Parts: sequence; structure tokens; C-alpha cells
Amino acid sequence: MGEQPSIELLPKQHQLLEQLVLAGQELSGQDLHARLRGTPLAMGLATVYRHLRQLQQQGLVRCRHLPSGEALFAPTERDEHHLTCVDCGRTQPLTACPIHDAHLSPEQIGGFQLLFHTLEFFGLCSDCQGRQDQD
Amino acid sequence: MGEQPSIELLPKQHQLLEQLVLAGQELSGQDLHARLRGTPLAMGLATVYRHLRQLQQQGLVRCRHLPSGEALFAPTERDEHHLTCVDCGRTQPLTACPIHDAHLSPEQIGGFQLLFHTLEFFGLCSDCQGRQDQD
DNA sequence: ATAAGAGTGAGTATCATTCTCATTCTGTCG
DNA sequence: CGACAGAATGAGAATGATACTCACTCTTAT
Repeated sequence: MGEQPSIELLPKQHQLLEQLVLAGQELSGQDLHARLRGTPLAMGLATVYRHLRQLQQQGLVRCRHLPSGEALFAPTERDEHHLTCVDCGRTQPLTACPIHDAHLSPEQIGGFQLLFHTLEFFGLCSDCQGRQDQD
Repeated sequence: MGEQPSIELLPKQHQLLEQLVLAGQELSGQDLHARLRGTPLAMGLATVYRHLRQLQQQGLVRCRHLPSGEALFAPTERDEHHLTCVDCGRTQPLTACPIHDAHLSPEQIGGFQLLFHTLEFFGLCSDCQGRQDQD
């Protein structure tokens, strides 16, 4: 983990990555598309998703899925993970990654070239714990 | 993590959980629905998803999303995580969870009641590494 | 037996993502 | 300079998983 771009990025891929870095928060494909609409950097939804997939395959971008099914993207350089409420879906970032480079033995890895990981915790936020008691 | 059912499970919830345990592997909502079709335990797709969500909210079931967007469910008692190829989507289980009960400080947890976590590693499997070289 | 409430499911709606394919761009070669 | 090949693009349609609706069917208690 921590590969530098070995291949040249296409201009639009660079734009997308830059948007993700500048945003300072995770964005969905739809978010990125909306954010760029009207600017000279605008691009179609198909292109957004196409390049996001390619960025992922180069290990530059990570994605995680909300319980809603929506996918959120972030640069892998930002090693941030989350705590998500299984009831209301609210998400809060963790301030530190509890595993950093987790200890995976070579036989566990079995030839894979590691690009990134996702680590997500799920539970009930304090509000929803209260609401469950009432139910 | 490791709550016992504090509330009585509905019969169909119990069936779903049992199917997941018996299957010994992760199943999607569609899988579960298909598996039960034709048996006396059959239930509609809506019911499958409804109960899977409730089982998740009780911390009995965990779900993770494949890059394809499909959600796979497993009992939380099975602490299994994966290595997934961002190219072909192939997944292989890890034989041990590298974090067990990760060290989360109380202020990081911020009132959440932890139910389960997902930890997924992504990379390129050996086949796809080869294929990229050719491209 | 009856009524209230929970549980159910067939069909429909939703919505993010992917696919299709015609068009545009870019660089190269004649 | 003009034409061509291949890559890149995007509008719109297709896909497919999941959520919603609402009428129906069970329970259970009285």
C-alpha cells in the first residue's frame, strides 16, 4: 500500500483524484459528477464511474459502501475509516486507523498485490439506542 | 461484539440466520430467497431483506458489499474477512481476522454501541497482475 | 367468534451503476 | 495539409439489487 502512479494518469482521472483530495471528505460518483457540472472540468456520469474504477485498480482511490448501497470514494492516501449506525445510517470518522498495515502473512495474501483496505465498524449511535428502547 | 439475542427472534429471522450458518459461506439476499424457494420455509424477497436488516441491527448478521454492489451476508459469529481483486472481483477468505477486537478508544467510539465490523483488503490477484502487464 | 395488531408477499418504484454506441478528440502517417 | 485509427467521451437506455405499498393472512386475547 502506498504505490505511486506507475502509469500516467489521464487528465480527467487527475481531475477526479484532485477533487477527492480537495473535498477532504468522501464523495459518491453522483457527488463528483454534480460538483463538476457547469465547470470546465465537467464530465459525464459514465466517465466518472469509468475513471473511478480505474483509479481504484491503480490503488489510488478506495471505496466503501453505505448500508444504503451508495458507494463513497476517497483517496487511499487518506487512511480514514468509519463508525456507521446500522439504524439511521449516520457515519462518523475514526481519528486513527487501528490496523495501519495489518499483519497479513504471505500465505494469507497468496499472490495478491495489496492496494488498499476498508475497515468499517457498525453499531447503534446513541440516538438510535435510545429510540430502540422506546420501541 | 458478541451480543446474545436479547429479544426473541421471529421464526423467519431464525430461519434466515440458520441458513447463513448452515451455508458456511456468505449469501446475498437473492441467494437466500432462491435457496428457500420451494421449501416450506420459503418467503418473499421483501421479507428476506426486511429481516436481514433487522438481524443486522441486532448485531447477529454482518454484510459487506462486493465491488459489483451486491451485498453479501454472514453471521457475525463467523469472524471472516476477505481479499478481493479490484479487477476480476474474485474473493478469497482470510484465515484469521487481523484485528479481533480492535483497539478503539472510548472517545473514538463516542457513544456507539458496537455490533460488528467489516475489514476488507483489495488488490490485484496474481492472474490479473499478469493481465495488466499484457495490456 | 371477533377484533386488533403484527407479519407477509406480489408487484411496483427507486436509484446507483453499467452498458451501448454514435460522436469527438488526438496524434500519426501518407 | 488531409485522412485515418484508435482512444476517450457522454446521452440515454438497460440493469439489477433493494425498498416501498398495500391488501391479505395469520396470531392472540378477549
